[in-house]
Amino acid sequence: MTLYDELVKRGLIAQVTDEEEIKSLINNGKATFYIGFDPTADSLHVGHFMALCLMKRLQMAGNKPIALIGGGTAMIGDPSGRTDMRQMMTAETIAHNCDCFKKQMSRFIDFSEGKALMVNNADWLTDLNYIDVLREVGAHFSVNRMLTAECYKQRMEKGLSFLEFNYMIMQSYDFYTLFQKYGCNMEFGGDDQWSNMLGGTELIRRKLGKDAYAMTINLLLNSEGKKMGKTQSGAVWLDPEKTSPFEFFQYWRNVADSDVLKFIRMLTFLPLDEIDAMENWEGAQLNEAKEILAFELTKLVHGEEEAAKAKDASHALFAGGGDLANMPTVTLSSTDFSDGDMDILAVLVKAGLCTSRSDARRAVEQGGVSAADQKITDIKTMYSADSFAGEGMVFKRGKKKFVKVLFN
RNA sequence: GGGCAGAUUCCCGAGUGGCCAAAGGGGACAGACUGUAAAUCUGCUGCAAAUUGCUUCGGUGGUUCGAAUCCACCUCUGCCCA
Repeated sequence: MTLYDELVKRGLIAQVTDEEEIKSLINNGKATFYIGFDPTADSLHVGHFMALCLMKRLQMAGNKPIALIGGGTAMIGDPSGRTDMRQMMTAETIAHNCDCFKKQMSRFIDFSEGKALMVNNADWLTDLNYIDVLREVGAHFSVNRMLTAECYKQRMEKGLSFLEFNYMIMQSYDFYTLFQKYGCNMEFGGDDQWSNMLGGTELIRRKLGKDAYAMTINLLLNSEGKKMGKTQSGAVWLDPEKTSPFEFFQYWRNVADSDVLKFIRMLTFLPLDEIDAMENWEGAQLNEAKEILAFELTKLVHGEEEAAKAKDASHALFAGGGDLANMPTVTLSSTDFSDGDMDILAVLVKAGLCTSRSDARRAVEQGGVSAADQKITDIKTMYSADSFAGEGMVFKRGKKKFVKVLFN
């Protein structure tokens, strides 16, 4: 099976500019392609992960990836898929985020011996001269056309600043620059980037009279059409400091039935025939597929060892048996206790299971809290430091949130 | 620059002097049912020393016994005109 066919089968491809041309380029390892990542946070998240996987797939087929970090474009803020303006970020924050991105990406993509490149568009965007850009680039863009682009349409009601309006032009300029500098002939991105990417191919055609191609990846949506990778506490990060391997594992372990196969196809590197065999799984067996999904992804992001630990902890908590050692843990110190005691509400807040004492009180009153497998019903339940000595005590809020509390 | 409309809790959105921690919906959280799924039903959703107290309705001042609600100024947003 060709690479292109595989991408189609996995449900990754959303739109392409020229199917035949793109097929022949990527199937034969002739593509030099780029994907842009705007450093809007200090860690990559699940959305980026898809793009990284795609890069890897293409790289394995001999194509050359360019990871473009949007240190320059982040100064503007992409209005695509947003209903309101992005918070402006300081240059320092952006620079810091760029560094974090670089580190994380190196784990996925092989940058050795020029097999892949990493560039930062701040290198060419920040020194642009306004008048020059307007004359050389701006002349090739029709405002009328831009306004009909989907990404701007959405914003026509809520308002769109001139700053953000220029994002498409900057992204187009990136592609134009990479095309000239590195012979980059293809751009990949999320499907919400389609119009921005077309801007690039058109700019290249108009300025240089040459063809360049664009392909978008389906956004990772669940069966309800919502973007994946968001939880109540924010995004699901790839940085283990921000989202522990256990949490990461659990996130995928808990996806809806209707989404499992789709995600396995899109995100894992399991062979397609193996995935097809799971197609008819139902009930308990489908439940196993979730574990496969969770394990494979955790392995890709955090390594096999961490994945195994997460799986172990998961078994220990939900199925009995397994090793409790790897579950989320919070360690208390003597300053957390007053008169040697601590009430249940304080413990829950300290453990991060509840956001405030009021929240903790509600959780207990509704019967949602247990400690060491005993349901807690009294909000005045007290614990002494000794309770957490040695093996500690496992607190549970709801069905899925566990924290082991230790005392040091 | 001129005119009009608007800013309410996580989101949408009611509330136009006391009965307002603020209707309704969504989401989130918890309980029941389950398979760590979905659907459904129930509860719950500012904070706290919790039948009470404290802080909140874009900001700052003011009127009033009492302000999300009235007045003044300011900030921001949308629409129309230029």
